[in-house]
Amino acid sequence: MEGKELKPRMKKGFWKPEEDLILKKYVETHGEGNWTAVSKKSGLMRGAKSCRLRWKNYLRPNIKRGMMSDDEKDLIIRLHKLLGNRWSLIAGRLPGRTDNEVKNYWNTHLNKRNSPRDKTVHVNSQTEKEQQFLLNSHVKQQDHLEKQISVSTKGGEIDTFTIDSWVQNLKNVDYGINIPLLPPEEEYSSIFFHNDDMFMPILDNLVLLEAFGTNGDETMQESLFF
DNA sequence: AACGCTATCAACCGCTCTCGC
DNA sequence: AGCGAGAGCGGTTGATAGCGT
Repeated sequence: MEGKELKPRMKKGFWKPEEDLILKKYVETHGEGNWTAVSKKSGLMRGAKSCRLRWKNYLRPNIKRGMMSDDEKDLIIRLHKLLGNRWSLIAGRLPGRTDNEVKNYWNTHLNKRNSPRDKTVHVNSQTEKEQQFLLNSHVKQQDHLEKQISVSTKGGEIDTFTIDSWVQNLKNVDYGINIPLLPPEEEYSSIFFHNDDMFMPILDNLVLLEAFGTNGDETMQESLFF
């Protein structure tokens, strides 16, 4: 007991607006990272982890709050099918959404739909389109590279790209699943694929490539089958 | 109005990973 | 190679709002 330095008791529970303000100002001044220092020097009686979490999930700029759009829901379902519970990876594909938010959303809204009983029904009732997707997922990536994508410009012309060039583009930019798919709005009025099912496995492969460092081995193929 | 139940989600906890020494 | 500190991740908890009875 004697001579032992007591650690200051850290505060827990919900953050107050004034605490948010202190943390926000501190990070804006000193930058992100070194959360131990933030915890000690900001004056907040909060642990480093707590500060990091609060900043990452609520205070950092460009955080999107509120309802998930249908596109976001679809993307979560799709990515979860590919990646499993790798929430940070999934959240990385949803601009402005955090891993915690995606995880919560999955557990409260989507997981119910995918409960074991529902899953059986889903598999048994696969539509032709879904089956085609699964089938395509097994085709080697290079088989797709010869296929073409058509994009209509605002001037009414139709541009055709090889998927190879699209994949190259996706590799060069830090591809988000829903953003680089679309060309710049000012250039194109609409986009359509000859067969978008055919295109999607490439996207899946890219996600898998990033997540697991591979995209075509048996392990990955198995993961596509629930 | 009061109570109990359920859904939601912010926050915590424990573990793993990464990096510097 | 081994160790420790800091950061990150995913699972879980708990407060509370909302709803039904």
